[in-house]
Amino acid sequence: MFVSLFKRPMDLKQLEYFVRVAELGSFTRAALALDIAQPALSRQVRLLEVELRQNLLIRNGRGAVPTEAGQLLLAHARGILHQVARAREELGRVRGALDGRVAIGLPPAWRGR
Amino acid sequence: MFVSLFKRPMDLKQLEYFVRVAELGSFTRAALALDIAQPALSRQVRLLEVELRQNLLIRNGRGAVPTEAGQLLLAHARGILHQVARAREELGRVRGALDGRVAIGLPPAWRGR
DNA sequence: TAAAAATACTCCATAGGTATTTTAT
DNA sequence: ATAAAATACCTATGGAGTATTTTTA
Repeated sequence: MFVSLFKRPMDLKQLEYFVRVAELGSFTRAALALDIAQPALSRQVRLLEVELRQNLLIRNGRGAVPTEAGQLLLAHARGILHQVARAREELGRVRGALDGRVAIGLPPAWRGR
Repeated sequence: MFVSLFKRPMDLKQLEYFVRVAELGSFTRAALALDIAQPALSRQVRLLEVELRQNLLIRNGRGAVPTEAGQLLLAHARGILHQVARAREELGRVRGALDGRVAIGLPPAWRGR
């Protein structure tokens, strides 16, 4: 029986990485900004390209620029990352309120049961 | 200097897992549907809760139901996953067109350069 | 020839599996 | 008593690092 072997699904981290490279026009600079090593960044972006079966960036001696497919993904990726950020914010905002409410008269271990 | 130690950022897979549990109302059934083991699923959802510092599901002897925070995340997660799916689709749709275009009169190895 | 990216490894963190225990109806 | 989730433990995959080579303006 065959298992996936090729279902390394797109990942938020890879999207962040890709966006940074596209924005900064360079793997080296993006790696600096992301605080990871350049080869690690190259590999993740390559894996993303493999998964989508698209070249996303045109590499040259001076850096990298998005292909058409890359520009398309860039827009989507930004949207996705924004939505993730908003989810985080909203959850964070709700945390204080909810915790406070339930906390009244209950020991901490019972919160949210 | 301190490094992350606690930056296990929210992950698309975790969101999918959480949504399935919330939808099916059960870790066991969701694990079946996702084709992973129940403990693996439990752990990922727990990690998500830890990262967001929120209880997302109320567990009981018959399954699990979303907390208020869980319902909020559920809505966001669905949106995010939809957007990811749309990105995938659109990239896939563009693939044929772009590849075909560039392929005319060029050897395959040169596509997209 | 001097930058930028890719390749070749090595290591370690962690996602996932099996077996078992705990919890709640 | 039984079904569901949690815990304990183990393994293996793959993400990230360093060193080096290849590429292209």
